[in-house]
Amino acid sequence: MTQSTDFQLADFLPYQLSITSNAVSDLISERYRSRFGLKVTEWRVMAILGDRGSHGGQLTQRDLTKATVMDKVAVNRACKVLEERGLVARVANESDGRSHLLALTGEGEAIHSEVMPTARATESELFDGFDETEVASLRAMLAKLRAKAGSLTDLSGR
Amino acid sequence: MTQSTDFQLADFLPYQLSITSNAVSDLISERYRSRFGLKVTEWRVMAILGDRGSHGGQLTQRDLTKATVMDKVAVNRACKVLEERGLVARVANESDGRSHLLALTGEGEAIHSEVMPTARATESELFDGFDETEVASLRAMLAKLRAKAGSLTDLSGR
DNA sequence: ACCGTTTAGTTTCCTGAGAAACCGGTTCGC
DNA sequence: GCGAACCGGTTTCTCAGGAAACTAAACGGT
Repeated sequence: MTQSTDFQLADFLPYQLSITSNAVSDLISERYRSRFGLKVTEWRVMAILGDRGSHGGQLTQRDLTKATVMDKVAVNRACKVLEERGLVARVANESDGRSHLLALTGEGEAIHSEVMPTARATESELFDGFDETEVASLRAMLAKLRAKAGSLTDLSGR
Repeated sequence: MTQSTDFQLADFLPYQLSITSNAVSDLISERYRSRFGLKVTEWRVMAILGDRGSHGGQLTQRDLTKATVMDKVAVNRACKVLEERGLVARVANESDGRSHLLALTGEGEAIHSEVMPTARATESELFDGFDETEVASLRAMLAKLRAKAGSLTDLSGR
């Protein structure tokens, strides 16, 4: 009677990927919200600024959209909030009057150096019990998938 | 000068998971939207109904929220749309006046049997080039992660 | 049988993310 | 130089998703 192809949603990998990513995101965003009052978008921007910014480079919003894979609107909003909280400073860009250069303030640096270790700690908690090779292959697969999804989207997208 | 712990957002696994999941979701939702006019939520409901429903069981919305890991509001909206399109039918539940029993209509079955193979095809396209053991370990890791994230959320969440 | 509690479903409200329109400022071709 | 196309950033609008409030039906104890 069951001549249907017996499709099981629970086995569908994109579905598993989605619900897993959601579960992880929920955990992380809740932690950063409760401890630092930061949203994921804001946290991502700080992560980039804290890493690259400390190497001497000030970044534009455009740089940040590339680095975070977020919409430029999302980046703009995150920067605005962070600026209002005094965690990042914008200075006029000498070489381009349209944009500003962003960098963490002292206070921003302070929070950054507190947030990032807890991010790593959460990552460790999550991957506790995974061995090195597993994690390495997970990274590789995610990268491959991203590339594949991107190229397939481009094909049908135009 | 760089005494910062050099946190790289790009290496952060939850971040990789998130952007990969987004890329995959975007591809899939775009395909089902353009080919069948279905949203992901609607498609998930149909997938469950098509699978379980064909085995004789009619399901309530409550069953569907469990099976799809979606909010009950999302399930309700999806069901409403599907009913209006004539793809699912609601019949009163004899044993509980609050709920309805849902099942695919003939037309729903038809679409279902067309959609599901293309879902599988997309899955195959995405995982083209991955070998069996890789995929198996990916499934296992996603399941483990989900469990871990869930338990960690519960701990801090109450 | 009756009242308080729980549960399935629905409606309403709010938040987050992206699309599109918009506003200077810049760059390129003439 | 000057106008056109382009680009970074901002504002506005739309939509999906989730939280909370609400309705109606069921259950549980008395």
